[in-house]
Amino acid sequence: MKRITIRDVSERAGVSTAAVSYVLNGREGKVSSETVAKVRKAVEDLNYIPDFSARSLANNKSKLIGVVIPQTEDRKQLLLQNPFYSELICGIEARLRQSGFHMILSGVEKGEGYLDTSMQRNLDGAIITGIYQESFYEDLKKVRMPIVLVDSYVYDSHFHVVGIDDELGGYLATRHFIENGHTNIALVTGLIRKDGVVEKRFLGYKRALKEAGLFYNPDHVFEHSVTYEYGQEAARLIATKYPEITAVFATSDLMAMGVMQGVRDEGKEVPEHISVIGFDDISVARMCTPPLTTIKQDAIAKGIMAAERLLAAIENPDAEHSENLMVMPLSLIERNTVRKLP
Amino acid sequence: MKRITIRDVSERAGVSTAAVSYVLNGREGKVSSETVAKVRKAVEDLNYIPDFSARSLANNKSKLIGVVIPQTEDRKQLLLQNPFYSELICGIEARLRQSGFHMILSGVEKGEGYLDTSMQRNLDGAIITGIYQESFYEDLKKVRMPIVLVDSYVYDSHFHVVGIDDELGGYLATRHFIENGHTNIALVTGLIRKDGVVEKRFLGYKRALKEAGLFYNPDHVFEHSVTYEYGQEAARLIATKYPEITAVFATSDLMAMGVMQGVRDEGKEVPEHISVIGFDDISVARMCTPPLTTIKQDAIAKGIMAAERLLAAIENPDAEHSENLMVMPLSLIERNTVRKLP
DNA sequence: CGCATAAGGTTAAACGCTTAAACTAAATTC
DNA sequence: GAATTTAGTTTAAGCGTTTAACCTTATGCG
Repeated sequence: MKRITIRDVSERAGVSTAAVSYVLNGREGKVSSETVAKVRKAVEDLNYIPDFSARSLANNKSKLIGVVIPQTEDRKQLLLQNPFYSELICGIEARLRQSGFHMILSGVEKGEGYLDTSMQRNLDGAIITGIYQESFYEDLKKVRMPIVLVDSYVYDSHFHVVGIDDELGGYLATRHFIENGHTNIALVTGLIRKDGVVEKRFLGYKRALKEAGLFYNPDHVFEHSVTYEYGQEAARLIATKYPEITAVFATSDLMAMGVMQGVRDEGKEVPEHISVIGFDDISVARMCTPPLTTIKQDAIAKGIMAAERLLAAIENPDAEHSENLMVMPLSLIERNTVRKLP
Repeated sequence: MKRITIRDVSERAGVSTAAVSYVLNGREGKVSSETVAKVRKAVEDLNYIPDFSARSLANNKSKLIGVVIPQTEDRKQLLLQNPFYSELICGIEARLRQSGFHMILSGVEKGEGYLDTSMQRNLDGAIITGIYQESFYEDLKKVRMPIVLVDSYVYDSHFHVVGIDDELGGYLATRHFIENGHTNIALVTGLIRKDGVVEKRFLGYKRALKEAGLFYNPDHVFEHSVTYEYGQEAARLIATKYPEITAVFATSDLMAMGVMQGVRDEGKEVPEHISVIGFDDISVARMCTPPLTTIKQDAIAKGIMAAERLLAAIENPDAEHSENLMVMPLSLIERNTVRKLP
């Protein structure tokens, strides 16, 4: 079964392939309404579907967007375990599809850049989530497609950025503890990397402490990986070795849930013995017991926004460098994991 | 900045483009080791990266796999909220990348087939998860690429299938309740669609009841959508209007967690008043309180297997129709949501 | 030595599309 | 009525690969 080509369509419609191409691409004024009708009919009759490879080869547009998300520690799998990323992807995909784009979702190999993929596939743009080593961004700058960074503080005129005010998030969470009488507040977090979101949340945490005249104790920050398991481990440590700590700010809900379990593992209770605040407000946050107090951000909206920004930049490549930073809203959601100290 | 083409490489190496193409594609015996060396060097020097569009146009291979997953009720977003799908995707992506393939992840538009995408992009294959209306599969059969169906009982020589023994899963869960003295066991489930997985789980549920000489009561099956919210709603209904029910088998962990919440909403406890068993063993199942007893399947492994099958079929298109059905293992994981009745 | 064969290389025709440039015919201008 | 413009259409040259077919030499063999 041979493929139906633009030539077949042109023959059936009795016009040239150029004419067909023009009507398919809606070139205004290039073609009479009569021809449009003939071509439409032929396309319909033959059930013609254009070949995007050929199109891409001819005009250098692929209608393909690269989306990269972080990988697990072992570097083998995508970090989709974290529902935050799932929701982000949902938003991105929905918006891209709406505009006829497809998404190539992938992780990125250890050390490798993303240049290969972007060149091979002639990507029209990319959305990069998470934070990577510097060389990765250097590579990215060399490529001439628009790029949107999500959750990154790597500012550069080459990149559009969509994020939230992470510093504020960290501040709000910590201040909430303080308002409830807590003075020994631990931070449980993934690796604090330069220009990453947790660095800012950490800064907000410190600002709130300072503002309240509290001593910042480095021993109270537990830094490792963004996993449920590490949250659990850290909480066990806290429950057994740090009796002074009454509150834990986890920089991701996933970790916060681990913390809650770890606390219980040691025979203590949340929030009776230890209060917890998370970050993200992933959907399970309201489902767990007790429901988790957390800093809410809308991951789906973030994804949609990232896609929107990218599409706009593709449409209009001469980006005005003014508004290429987008900050989405965030808020503290009070549920039941913070105890008011007497 | 012009693109480096195979022609540039051939000129620098002092050979023809054909020679370059041969070494790039590892055509054995077509080329001397001397030429191989020269070409390798030139590729390295110029940092040449082939254009997959051109390649696809020339040899009809795209190294692109379509992956489709179900969408939410409102038909706008991917069903990635359900961690089961996230994990599946992780497995698929990891395996595909390992073999140099990329994945186009998408939902499929209301009513639309998948033919368009597959033709436009010249897909080398597709992995379809979930269950769709019949016309969708009819379309799929017309396309000449290998297709792997995950979680579907649509058998057809055109399709490879990877799944689990859902009937057995339903049976095991139900029997576990019965062994613990329960006799009024509700089923909370998403839409029971022909050839879908829940249909089989439902069958297993009925078989276990029958085997134990228990009456199957249609009023005890609560069928709607695969969401936390519906689980919650059903549980509230059960807790208030069906006092005889002591156990709930939810056909997905997400729903089971909703059930647990719904039970609590009505001032009752799991498992003291109502026992619960879920399905999938998503990672949060062990994290929730109390940890959920469930039917475990390994979603990541399932994804890897699906990808593996597809790759094999692509390698070797003359598929022997014997082994195109793959059944993955499953087991009951006892945690703390089932109470032993006196 | 003459000829078949093999090994290694090249040429050039696809693949299916876009688009600048050329062309044609009709309409407008002076 | 010739010259110019306009609108609509076609021609044909790419885009960057692959690969069948062809062309050289060198090798082996009777």
